[in-house]
Amino acid sequence: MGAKPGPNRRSGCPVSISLEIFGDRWSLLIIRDLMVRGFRTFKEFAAAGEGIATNILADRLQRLKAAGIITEEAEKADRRRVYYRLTEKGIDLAPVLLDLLVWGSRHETADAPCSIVEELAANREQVLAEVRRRWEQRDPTPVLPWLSGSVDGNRSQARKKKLNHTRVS
Amino acid sequence: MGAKPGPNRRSGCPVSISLEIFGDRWSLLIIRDLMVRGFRTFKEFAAAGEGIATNILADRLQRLKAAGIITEEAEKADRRRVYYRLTEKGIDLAPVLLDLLVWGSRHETADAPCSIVEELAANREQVLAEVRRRWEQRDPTPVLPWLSGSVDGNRSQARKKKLNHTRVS
DNA sequence: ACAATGACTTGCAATTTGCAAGTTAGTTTT
DNA sequence: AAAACTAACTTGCAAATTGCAAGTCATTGT
Repeated sequence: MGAKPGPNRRSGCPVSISLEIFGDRWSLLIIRDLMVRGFRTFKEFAAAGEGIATNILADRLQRLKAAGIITEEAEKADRRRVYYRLTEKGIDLAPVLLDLLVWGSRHETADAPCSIVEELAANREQVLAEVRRRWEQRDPTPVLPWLSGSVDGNRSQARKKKLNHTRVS
Repeated sequence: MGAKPGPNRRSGCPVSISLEIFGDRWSLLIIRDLMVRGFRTFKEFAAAGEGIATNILADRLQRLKAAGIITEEAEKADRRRVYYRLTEKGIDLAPVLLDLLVWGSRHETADAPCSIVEELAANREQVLAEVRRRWEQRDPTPVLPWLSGSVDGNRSQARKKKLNHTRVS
């Protein structure tokens, strides 16, 4: 038989396993914020705009840490503060996020400019490489300014153009 | 402001919107079964191996229909029977599923042979084209035999190899 | 010392989920 | 044509999860 559910798993299908780990309304948003919005602290996530409850946030951070998707490290300067960061396992979710972005943009009324999302889709590999590069270099600059609720909607164009056309390797 | 939540939406981010539609433990599994296992009826989903409760299944089918991701059509021969089918909006989720498959296979202990998943990942565009072709032609042959719990585990190899190397366009 | 801050807990009420056990409408069997 | 079957759902709860609001608790700034 192809399906030997591991311990506590409903099936051995990788898709099912993935969904058991982050198949909910919040986990991937936290990962998105870590990946492309440069968020690192509890407070930033809590105030991220979608309005996650703090108990749910705390729970999700624990789960993601337990799953090896994020790590936490205390800051020296202010030891109250915990910095969350994606692991490599976490940054490997970039393709999933990109696909969700593209699908949502194509099929739902979202406020991300379609033309720009299509450009990201067309340059998939470069975009993913750039996201990974930022992760490796701990570059916290938001990748997709229009994903941030607090960004001025007008001149984000410049940065994106740059992203798509730099380092085409 | 970049974030104008539409009616009843927590934010305008396409990722968030996507997750509000199918961000749960079951929706994408149903879509997977429609897409690659050739499932079409309520009963097949209910007995799919992961063990979804029938009330949840009924709920998810309604939601997916309401979201325009699946349609249902009654069969003429047996009008009790409802055939579910992905819409184009639904088949457009293929990239997401493929990414989940690849991520789960790489980072978790799943029972899908890694080598084969890596081959799928390497031939991403062809695989997606093949999945779409099957959808267009209503070809119900399971694409990924080892995803089906009820398949004999030994000779599924043949069909997969064929998939990866046919119609390289 | 005292107020402020960051990262969580805790207490509940309100949903949502998971079984198990119906229902209903078409279909086959006798 | 009545009885038995079957596909696709409902319904009834108990149990788990979620969403708010309101605490803790260990630093830090003043």
